[in-house]
Amino acid sequence: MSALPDPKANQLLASLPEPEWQRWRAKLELVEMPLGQVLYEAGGTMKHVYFPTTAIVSLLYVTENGASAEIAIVGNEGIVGISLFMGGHSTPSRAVVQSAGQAYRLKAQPMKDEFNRAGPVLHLLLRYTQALITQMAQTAVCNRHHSLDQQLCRWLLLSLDRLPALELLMTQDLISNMLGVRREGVTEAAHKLQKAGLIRYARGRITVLDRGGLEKRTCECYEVVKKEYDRLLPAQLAT
Amino acid sequence: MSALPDPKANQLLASLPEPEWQRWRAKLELVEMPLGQVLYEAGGTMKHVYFPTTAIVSLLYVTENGASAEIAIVGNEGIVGISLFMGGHSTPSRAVVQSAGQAYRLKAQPMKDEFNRAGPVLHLLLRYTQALITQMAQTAVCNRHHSLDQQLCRWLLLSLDRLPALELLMTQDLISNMLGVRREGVTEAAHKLQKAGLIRYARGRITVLDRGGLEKRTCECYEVVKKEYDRLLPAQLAT
DNA sequence: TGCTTCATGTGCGCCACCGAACGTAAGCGC
DNA sequence: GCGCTTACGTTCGGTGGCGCACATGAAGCA
Repeated sequence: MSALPDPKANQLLASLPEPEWQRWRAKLELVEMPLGQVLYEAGGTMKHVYFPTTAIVSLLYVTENGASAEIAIVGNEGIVGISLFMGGHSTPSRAVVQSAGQAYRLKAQPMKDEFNRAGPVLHLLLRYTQALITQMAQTAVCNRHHSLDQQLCRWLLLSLDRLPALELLMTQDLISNMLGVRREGVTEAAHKLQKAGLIRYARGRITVLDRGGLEKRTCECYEVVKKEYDRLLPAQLAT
Repeated sequence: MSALPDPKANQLLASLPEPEWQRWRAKLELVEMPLGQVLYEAGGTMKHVYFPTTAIVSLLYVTENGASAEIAIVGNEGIVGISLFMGGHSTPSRAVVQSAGQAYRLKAQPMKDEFNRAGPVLHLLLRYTQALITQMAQTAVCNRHHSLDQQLCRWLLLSLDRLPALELLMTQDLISNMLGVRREGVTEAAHKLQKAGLIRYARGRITVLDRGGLEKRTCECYEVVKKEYDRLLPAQLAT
């Protein structure tokens, strides 16, 4: 976890052209993000934007009666806090650390200033935003049409893509909150995957044994989203 | 339907500052949009962006097995084709005319040029985009947690807000495609609403009798989205 | 070691929605 | 008026996920 804290482990930061990178590097601040930390509440103002390197953040909506649903996942490929530069300064969603790790953050005003230079930064961030929109839309479709089993696979794969290893530290209860289903439902679905030899499960630690198997079992949603990310945010540098 | 075709019936166009408006007006082209017309296919390139005045457009995703789900509704408050200026030039979604009417359109290149001036147009369009994002996210939550009855109410209200009258020309089959449910389910839900005296239904024509009743019956999703639109896009001029 | 807490497994009744099949009646073309 | 298409109504068995209650077993802590 104490990997060399290079901001360029975040792909957006890594994609910055040299001049912007030189301006930014001094303003970036490394932060540790423990599991469960709330980066911002629904409707709250945001003081920073976050560029995860090893952490994963979930954007989720909470309904009046307490039920929740994850709208999108953000990892080292993205940025948390798009509504800052989109102009709304807040959203009805909540941002929660789903997998502990590090991130770099930037204060709100510098972020807006950089965005408003209307150069490559603006276009990079807007392309990322479009990718995020695709993920949200696909989540809506997936919620409507696909089985819990498939959704769990999709979710595991999306998380896996944002982590260095094939291991997730994550209780079933937490996953159920993300997917917006019962904990027991996750237990059952996870059990099936374990029986099929795709994962191993033990008290909050999921080890993926057969990634290809998960991909076969999931719905199309995973691939649609992944392709759109690849199309909109071509890899600039290796991780 | 042959109301005076004033571009400013579209709220985004109406919000343009005078100088931009003077530049734009000559480039806007009035188009009739019949029910069912596909403005762009999933993954297809877009030649125009559309500013509906009396028409309503649905953004929907179609899954591999033919099932569909509406992600968002765009009417005279918005613009169809955000991915043009977001930088992706296409999306995995499809845009279909859900309620026939008129729209003004602008060619792709002029739209990009205006956006890249990085003035008030850019910020206006980004604020709209954020509102659209909220609608998508809330749709995802609604798909997960709320009953068909509630979703139908939400959908009717969202459509109603984008129409001049209290009448919708819309078959149950079409609605079921939008909501991503069975046609029979819509029949049943609509029947309940009719029994409750909220709507009247007759062969593709829905008359809303009690708008307040619909608002009471729907889930919170409707109001969350509406408030966010009002917050991000304050009414500039009366319709 | 014994106690507590937390993560996971399991069983049961329930209900909304699904899939399919079929009936009915309104509108339209001729 | 006749027949066709279209839109809506209804039924029925099946099932995925819900809500609840409770059992088990692993970690942690004293």
